[in-house]
Amino acid sequence: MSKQELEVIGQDTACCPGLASAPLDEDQAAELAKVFKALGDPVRLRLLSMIASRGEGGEVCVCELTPAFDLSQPTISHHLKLLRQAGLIDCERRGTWVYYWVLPAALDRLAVFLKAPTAVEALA
Amino acid sequence: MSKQELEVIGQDTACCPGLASAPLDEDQAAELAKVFKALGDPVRLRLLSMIASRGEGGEVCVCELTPAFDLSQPTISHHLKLLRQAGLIDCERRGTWVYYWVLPAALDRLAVFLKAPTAVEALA
DNA sequence: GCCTTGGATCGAAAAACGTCAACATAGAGG
DNA sequence: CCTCTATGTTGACGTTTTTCGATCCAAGGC
Repeated sequence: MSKQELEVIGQDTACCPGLASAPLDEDQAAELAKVFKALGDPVRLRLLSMIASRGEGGEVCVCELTPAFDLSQPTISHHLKLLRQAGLIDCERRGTWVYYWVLPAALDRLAVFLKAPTAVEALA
Repeated sequence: MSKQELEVIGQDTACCPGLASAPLDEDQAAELAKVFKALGDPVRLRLLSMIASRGEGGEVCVCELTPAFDLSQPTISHHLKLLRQAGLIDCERRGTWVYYWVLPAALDRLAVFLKAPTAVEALA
């Protein structure tokens, strides 16, 4: 349930040194766009933050996530799948329930990528 | 050309303390999703990195961006508009040409939001 | 005034996406 | 084995996104 998705962050953790360090080539852009696209939906962002709020090593059962939305269970399942395919979260079944947790390395990679090299916070 | 978009980052720079600090409410999620969605396209990521590569205060003429893609000029113009509406870039017309630059504060906001609070880099 | 050139805007077509109802699957407990 | 509950999967539908050609606007040069 968590094999092929993990490879995504495994092989590319160091692929993109930074947004501004050099123009991205097509492959880098396509790979990063997949992850940002996963973040580009309000439901998925809320799901991710609900899971991440459990802290390092924390887990959340799907049965806690689904009732927080006015959406059907299959829809939530679909969004969780997209987050997982993006390498942002992973999951494990334990008995009847499935638990999800965040993969912090994936988030860090994006944060490093976005961090402006010499940003002068003031907006002039 | 750059009024209403700037308000987006102006009023919410401090809205979202961090992904993991607390579950996002619907408004926060919707607002952030708009920005991440803008980053969720390979063409826009490449455009942004091409502009950002000019460094702090750097500008790029559209006439330098368009020929780098196998896409029509209206399509590039459309993507630049989405990046601008997301508050990530801004532009100004000077004479015949239009120049774009990055708004570093917007990128920093996302980076801060994504930075895991106590990430243990190792993926275990 | 009239061209020419750089960009934005306007439909329209195709593809991708979000959503649901229906169904399938995996364990738990009889 | 059968049933019940918790999730994932499938197929369809309406909406949004991406892309283009055609057109329009702004500025410069004649």
